[in-house]
Amino acid sequence: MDVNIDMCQNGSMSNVKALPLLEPEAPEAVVPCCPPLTERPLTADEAEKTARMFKALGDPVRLRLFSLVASHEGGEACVCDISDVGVSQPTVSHHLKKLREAGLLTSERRGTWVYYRVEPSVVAAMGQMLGTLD
Amino acid sequence: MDVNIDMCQNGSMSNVKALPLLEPEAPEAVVPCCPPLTERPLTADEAEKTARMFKALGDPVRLRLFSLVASHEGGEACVCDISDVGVSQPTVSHHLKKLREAGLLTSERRGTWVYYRVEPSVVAAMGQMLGTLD
DNA sequence: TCGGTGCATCGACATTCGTCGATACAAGAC
DNA sequence: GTCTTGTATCGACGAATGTCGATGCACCGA
Repeated sequence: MDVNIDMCQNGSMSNVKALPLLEPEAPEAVVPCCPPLTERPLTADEAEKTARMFKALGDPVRLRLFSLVASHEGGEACVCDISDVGVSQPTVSHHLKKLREAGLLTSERRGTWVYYRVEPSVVAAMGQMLGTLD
Repeated sequence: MDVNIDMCQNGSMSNVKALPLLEPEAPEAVVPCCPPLTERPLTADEAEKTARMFKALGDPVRLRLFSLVASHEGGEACVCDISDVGVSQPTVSHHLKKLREAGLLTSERRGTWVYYRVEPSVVAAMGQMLGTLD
């Protein structure tokens, strides 16, 4: 089970080159998806894509991890800063991977530590579907 | 409105008697939940509650059903109007129940048919959690 | 009263998911 | 080099989830 690469908007320019290790596959770019949910019914394809983003926030541990990153000073957080959510370290890592694969977080290794930050455009897209951001 | 919705995690089964009609749980209790995800880390309890709403939209079929109701003329839709999403009738019913339990939809029987409509405050609350990211 | 239609529930099944300990890998300190 | 710390992956397990056909209940028309 892997993520398939979706080209679109993978910031070809300002993107920091990741070190050779992490991020073997690009977190798919999910941004340009769908209109507000009230505008028209979603197609099956649109629903499939979008559901992945909502599902990523549909777990309590992931939601806490996400809000820990989102609310962390500087807009980013080292894993060590946020790993106290009551589950084991492998589980934290697993959930962070899910959030990355859904496009909600990005990660970058700097020295010993790995820093996560929110991908604002994806979150904005979700908000827009719910109708509050227009 | 007096019933509460607060079925926490254990109530997957018989928290509701099959009474003469639908609408076992009241909408309305999920609203005053949480601040924007960027404001501060969610507590475990907040995350538990909120994750249920996101999880409800985390399935492609449910997302389509939701958008079918949300975009339907008049703000509501009979089940018969939206049940063509490629799964069986019991499955549609099951998903609509999940959306009801999450507080995202309400239902009302009128004669032969059952009508679903979006609970706007709950959806607004979700949007608000995502909305102020920048 | 009876038959038909719309929707919900039940019971069963396969698949996915969340979790863990064990282990592997990366980087820095020594 | 070796040791230690931070993070990811692996393999396994039980629990939850999505799906279906069969069935039950509510309503309405004849």
